[in-house]
Amino acid sequence: MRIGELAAQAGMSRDTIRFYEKVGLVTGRRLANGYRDFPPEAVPWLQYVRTAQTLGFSLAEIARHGEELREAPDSAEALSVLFEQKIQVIDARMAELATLRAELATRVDTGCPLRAVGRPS
Amino acid sequence: MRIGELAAQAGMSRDTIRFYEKVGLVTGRRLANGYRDFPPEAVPWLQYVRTAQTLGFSLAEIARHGEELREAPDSAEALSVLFEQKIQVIDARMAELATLRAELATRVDTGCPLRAVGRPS
DNA sequence: CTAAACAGTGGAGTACGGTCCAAGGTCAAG
DNA sequence: CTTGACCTTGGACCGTACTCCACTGTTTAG
Repeated sequence: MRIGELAAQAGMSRDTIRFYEKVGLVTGRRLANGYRDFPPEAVPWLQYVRTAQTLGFSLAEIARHGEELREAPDSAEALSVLFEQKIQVIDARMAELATLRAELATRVDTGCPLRAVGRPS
Repeated sequence: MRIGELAAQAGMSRDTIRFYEKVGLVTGRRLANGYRDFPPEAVPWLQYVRTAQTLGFSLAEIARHGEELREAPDSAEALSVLFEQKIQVIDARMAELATLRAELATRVDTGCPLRAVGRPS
């Protein structure tokens, strides 16, 4: 799969993919003519990258996680530990969101403006 | 309250607060000697800014939300609408997280490595 | 054979969110 | 009246994550 098709499938620009390759987020072979050649698995991987990114992980972190996964002993337990760690991060984030949500919901109910407690006017 | 104390209470640097003032995230009076003078409400406001930020809102968005709140007609309904909009944003974000969490949880259970479906080696 | 559509490279530029620094003003304590 | 802690400004600089550009090479369709 060449870069254009990967870009289309993963929903990002060619430039972004070249940039990701440069920082080690994706790796691909080269064809005889110098064109990049990506395996089909690159599509879900890049989609995962996008998701992780919107969840607040930096590209460096995501790349490191990818490294860990590739370097982990190929046991189900080792992988499970990694996934469980990520789930904990997600749970923490969700808890934060729930807190903020509750705060806002209270204000909806009471009509209490944020300004009364918050930003200086 | 001068900038140093605000910085200490809000857990950020003076430079950051000056930067936030420059982009309109906080506003303060000036004392006769030119020093900034912030009201005590600036503390929870800046804490809110930090929270919103970790939840993926840009400073521009946060500033705009602050504007909306200050400029909204001072009716409970108008404020409630704003809060409800924010809650919807939060709910969407939480849904994203829930999706990713489920994905990861599946992999923990099955021991299916991300690599098998993901990053090219 | 030519034109369009694709690919490559290097390097500059952008937006965001700070962070640091130099040079200087203000103020309270000793 | 000096020392030190605090404040001011402007501007340079940084890391992250792209984005665009110019110029060149390759492939494919007519």
